[in-house]
Order: sequence, then C-alpha cells, then structure tokens
Amino acid sequence: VPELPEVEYAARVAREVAVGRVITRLALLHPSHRRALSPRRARGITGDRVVRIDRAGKLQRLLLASGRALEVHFRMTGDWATGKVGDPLPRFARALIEFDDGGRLVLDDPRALSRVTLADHATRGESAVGPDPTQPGFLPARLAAALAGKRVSIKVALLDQRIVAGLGNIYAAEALWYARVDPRAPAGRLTARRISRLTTAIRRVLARATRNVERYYGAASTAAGTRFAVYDREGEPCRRCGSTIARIVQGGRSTYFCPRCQR
DNA sequence: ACTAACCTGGTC
DNA sequence: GACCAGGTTAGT
Repeated sequence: VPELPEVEYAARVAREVAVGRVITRLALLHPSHRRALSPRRARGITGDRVVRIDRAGKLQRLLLASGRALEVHFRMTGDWATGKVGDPLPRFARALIEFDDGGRLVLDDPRALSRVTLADHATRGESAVGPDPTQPGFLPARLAAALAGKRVSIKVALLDQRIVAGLGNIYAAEALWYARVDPRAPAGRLTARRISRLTTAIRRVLARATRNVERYYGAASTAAGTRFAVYDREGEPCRRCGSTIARIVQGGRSTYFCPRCQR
C-alpha cells in the first residue's frame, strides 16, 4: 500500500512497536527475501537495539544501536502487520522481526517484491533519494533545478525518486491535475510558475492523503473512485471542467489526466 | 525512452 | 487464459 503517505503511516506503526526494543529474531520467510539478506546476516542482528526509525521517501530505516540500519522497502504491496510472538502469521508473511517485549512486526506482502536489507553504516545506502516533499527544503527553486535540462515527461520525472522522494503513480497523477500541468510536458520546459504550482500541489496532495491514511488505513485500494481526482477515472468526467478523463501510458505505467484543463 | 524482470493475486 | 497492478532496477 505504498506511496509516501502510506509509508509514513507504516513507519509510525513500526516506531510504536520497535523503538527502544531489542531484536530477538529476524526471519526471512520467502526465497527472494533470503536472496536480498542472507539468514546468516539476519541472525547477526539479534541482540541489537532499535534506536530510531527514519523514513526517506518510501524507504523505512530502522537505525540500530550498533550503527547499522535495517532498511525496509514495501515496493508494490508490502505492509506491516503487528502482533505478538507466537501469533499465527498472516497469509503473505514474508519476513518478521521479533522484540524482547514479545512484540512483533510482520512484513505482509502478497507479491513478495518488498525488500529487507542490512546497511553497515546508517548514513550510507539510499543516499540517492531526493528531497522529501514533507520537509521544508522542498521548494520550487530546488524542484526547478532538479528538472532543468530533463527531456523526459514531467510525469515520468516525478516518479524518479532522485527528483522527488516518495511520489508514486497515483499521487504524481493527482498532483499534476491539481497543478493543471500536462503530464506529457517535457520536464525541463516547465515555466517557473507551473513548477511553483506543482510544488504546492505535491505538498497538498501528500498532506491530504496522509490525513486520510490516518483516518482509515487501506482506503486507497477500496475507495479509489471517490478519493482520487483523476487516478483510475478513465472515461469519467473531470471534477473541474467536466471533460472526459483520459488514460495514456508513459514509461510503461498508466497516466490519468484531463486533456482539457491540464496543459 | 522503452522492455523485461522480479513475484503473486485479482479481475475480465 | 490473458491482462492488470500503488515500485524499482538492469539491460537494450
């Protein structure tokens, strides 16, 4: 369930369970997870304490007392399930972390595309992710600089985590609609005015989505039709101008937009 | 800039 | 049975 708002919520859940606790067991339950982090290395974090959990874009980082960091990426369908040691596991449990107080975090992920990796130094790893839109440093000038010279479409550029950390296919489309920007426009050709609108729209879309996630976690998949302005609304009327929402494919992914009021 | 690959489940 | 999916990366 993961774009920035969902991951932010998940990180809060993980903090409540894990911060201050000592890890008693890290188990990798799916072959692809064992490929990414060997059971031998996983065993090596037993006894380490979780001192803090950070989120960088869609990546969650459990910082350990030893200075290492357990990095968790949900990819398409990952999520935390919480419980107690000994509880029955969810159907799609792919990894689990157990703690000295009997608490447990289970990585629940039907598609098993999620990743758990161990970074030896907390500051290394995903330094490749760009500015996080929830942070004060996310400013029009910075976005403009990141987009300068880019020939890719603005939609594809927004999905590049080095340009904006945390946007995904849904909220990229939503932000472009709010900013009235054509998703096909070359990223490096946008006017300062449009980039400014886009910056505001990105912040607003993510802030609103985060509030929604808090209210009802999981709503994204079930109430798409009412929650989104354009995403998954091909053929339906634009809420601003009544024109028909179109779907195109960019970078192999669906883009939904209003051809009349996004230009 | 597009395609395939990683995985599996749900839908038409 | 074919096709689609909120992500990312490697290769063409």
